[in-house]
Amino acid sequence: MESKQLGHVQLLIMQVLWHRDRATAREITDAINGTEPIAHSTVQTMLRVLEDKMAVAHEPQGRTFVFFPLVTESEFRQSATQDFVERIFGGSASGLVAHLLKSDSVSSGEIAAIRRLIEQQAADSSGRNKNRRNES
Amino acid sequence: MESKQLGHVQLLIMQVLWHRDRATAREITDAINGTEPIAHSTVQTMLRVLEDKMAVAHEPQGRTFVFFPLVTESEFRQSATQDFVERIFGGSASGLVAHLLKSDSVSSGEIAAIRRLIEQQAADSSGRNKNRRNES
DNA sequence: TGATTAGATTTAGTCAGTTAAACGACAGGT
DNA sequence: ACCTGTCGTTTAACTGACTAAATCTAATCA
Repeated sequence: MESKQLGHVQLLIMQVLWHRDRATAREITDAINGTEPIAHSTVQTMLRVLEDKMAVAHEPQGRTFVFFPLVTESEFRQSATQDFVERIFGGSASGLVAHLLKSDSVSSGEIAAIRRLIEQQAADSSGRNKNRRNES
Repeated sequence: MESKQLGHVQLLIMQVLWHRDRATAREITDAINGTEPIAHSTVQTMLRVLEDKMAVAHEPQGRTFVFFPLVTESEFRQSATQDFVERIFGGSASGLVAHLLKSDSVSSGEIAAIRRLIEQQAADSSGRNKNRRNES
């Protein structure tokens, strides 16, 4: 279960696909070129690599290919986060959060948002034996 | 500010150094070999690379070198976390925490620990209005 | 039809990380 | 003085992530 990791360009491609659900190589290239320069052939090469990794697949549409993700962003974040916590914080998720809270590079707004999340979570778990109600 | 990122072996080496403060190449090799096989010369090569990156430095001691870290674990975690949040969660630290809280792979014990951290933080910041207070 | 265009594929080269053998220097023991 | 083990250095090879030109292929246009 190794090498699930994506390189920079690979991640950019996946992000475009997650955002649009499906896209041609050309559309992906154009989308990326909106923020940073990349050659079309590079994108195509990386799409092939991503296909080998089973992160995306393609389907002919007219005379071109349409690519779509095989992995959801949430799934990817899941394994990327697990990897990261394992590597950098020895598996301690709370160690990571402690670091975030101490960190000057996390804005006070973000910290407030984090606190809200925790309170939310606390509220949820107090009434968790029943099936949970969602109020938007 | 270029590639501050460390490879797998590089990280193992740094972890040994953070743990012991100073160590010879041989000691590092032995420490790593406690958990996974690595050739001594590989460690030496990586130490050279880490030295180029200014992550470690060495000092002659007797007729061998003693290596020591130039970067603290905390500093490293700082930049690694910042990078990670930027790449995977689009810069949103709260997005990361939200993910951790939802994640099945984080134990309830860890989640409780995280909640405790937040409460702690809240207590801290109530007595901290000297530096700056947030708008909440 | 022949030229242009646009997509897909092949090929090739860089760079970082890793791996480790080979090599040279030198202290300590015999 | 010589052998040997340990040390650091040099060199080489291999992989994965990129990068992109060159090339092939099929459709479209003048």
